[in-house]
Amino acid sequence: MTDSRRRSPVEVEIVPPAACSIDLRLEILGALPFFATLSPEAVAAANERFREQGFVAGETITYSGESAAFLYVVASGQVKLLHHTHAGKDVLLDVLTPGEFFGNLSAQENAVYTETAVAQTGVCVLAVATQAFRAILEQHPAAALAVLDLTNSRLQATQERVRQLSAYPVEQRIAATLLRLAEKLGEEQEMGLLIQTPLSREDLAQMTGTTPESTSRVMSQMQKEGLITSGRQWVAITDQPALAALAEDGLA
Amino acid sequence: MTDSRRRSPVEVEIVPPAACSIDLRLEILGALPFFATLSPEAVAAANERFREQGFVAGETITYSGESAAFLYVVASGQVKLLHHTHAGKDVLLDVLTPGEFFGNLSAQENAVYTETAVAQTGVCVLAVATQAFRAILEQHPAAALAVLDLTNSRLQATQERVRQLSAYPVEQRIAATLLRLAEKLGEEQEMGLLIQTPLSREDLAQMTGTTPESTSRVMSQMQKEGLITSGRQWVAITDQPALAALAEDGLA
DNA sequence: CGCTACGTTGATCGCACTCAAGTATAGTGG
DNA sequence: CCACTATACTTGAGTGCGATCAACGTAGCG
Repeated sequence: MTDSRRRSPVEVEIVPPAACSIDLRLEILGALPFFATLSPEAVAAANERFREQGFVAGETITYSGESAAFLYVVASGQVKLLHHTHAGKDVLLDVLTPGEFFGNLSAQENAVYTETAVAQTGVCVLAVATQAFRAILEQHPAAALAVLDLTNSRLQATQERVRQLSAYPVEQRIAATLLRLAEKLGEEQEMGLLIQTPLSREDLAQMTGTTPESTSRVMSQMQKEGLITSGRQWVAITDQPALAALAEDGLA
Repeated sequence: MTDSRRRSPVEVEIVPPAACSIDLRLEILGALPFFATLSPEAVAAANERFREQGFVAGETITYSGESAAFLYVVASGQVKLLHHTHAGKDVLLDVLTPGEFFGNLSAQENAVYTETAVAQTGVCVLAVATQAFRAILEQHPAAALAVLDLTNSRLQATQERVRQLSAYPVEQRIAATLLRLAEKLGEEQEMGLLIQTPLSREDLAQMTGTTPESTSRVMSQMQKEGLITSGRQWVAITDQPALAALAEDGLA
């Protein structure tokens, strides 16, 4: 329709499973936020307990409800976490970037995965048995506290989302969601702050608790007002302050 | 209107702040889920770092946004956690019972409380400086893992709530909320499974992301169908299986 | 016994969902 | 390189769930 809808500026990472391998493992593990305090030897020891796995875009890594014995750490690429509902309406919980983890963390016996994890791009993950991971944390209390902090901040983010869903209309929720994604996946470009991941209207709808149609309407309006630029599977924020004002106060 | 609306069967605990004291502290701390693995000496040592505080019903314990240096453990009574929103619509996050904690857990410097905590009944809480608590966890990795598990299961509960808000209509959300509360605060009585806490239509509305009026309509309907019995500030579940079916499948 | 806050019920309105038709984009194969 | 197809996106019209506004009952408390 307009010149703003050029080709998708999102670079879809092509990470062949082969590239997901041995060389980078120590580097990745050592750089993990929760292993930052470990000595090189401890990292090397922990490394023994992890094994790498590659997935191409679209592949499912864990199915919610399945028996859960592993914890996964994203090494490269992006992973989408989602819930299925009875009504067929999926809910997208989060998009994880390298260094974040998912899977089962709890010690209880018959644990199942509480969410489905899907490779959003080609990804490499490091898997570790839950028990082994807990053993590592038990030996390295600082790491345990770091994991606790991460879980705690995820809890707060999720509570913020409950607040949004409970009290704010669709427009504000979408504005807030775009800002949150930009914070995590944003990349400065001439066109604005591009959200570096393939992101459909349906994905956004599933993140904000609405429908693709409503999402489209709201985003068309935002585009008219010069807040964003978007196309098929991509969004860029062109006026971040105004979008933030919209998210908080509902002022257009 | 009907005979089902007799006097409130909820016993409002009268816990005078004076009763919130020294004798019970060791007992309470030792029984905490996350201190269960500690030796008696370790519990005694930890005890030194806590101090007790009493609040009468309605008093605010922490204000969201305030500078946060403490973590609180509920010793007796109930504490309501809530968020304020710009629009004045409050969101009720949870009702805590003895053994649960709230306040600040993170180490970051300029931390603020992310939620407001209000005494729902008379309560006694044990307060500990965040730093001191973290030091205890660092010395007792098993306790750190236990706290991690608690936080993790709260995260999962909150994610479930996001799913509910995103995908289900008001009636099902209220059904699910009542069941969740009953699981935590339920008490068998002749009239049914009574939710042992003062619980207004507005409280329920704030938990389910709706209005007191809608809550009232839905609950009237449930009462007609024999699923619940309720009155001013109290609710009892009379047909749990049917209510569960309603929550999950939307079938009345 | 009257006051206050909670709860119920009714009428109306509007946001967002649904259903549906049409348009643009990106990848595919000739 | 270009037609072709699949999929994403847009836009419109109609509907309905739940919010809002308002009035009236009712329980509990002083």
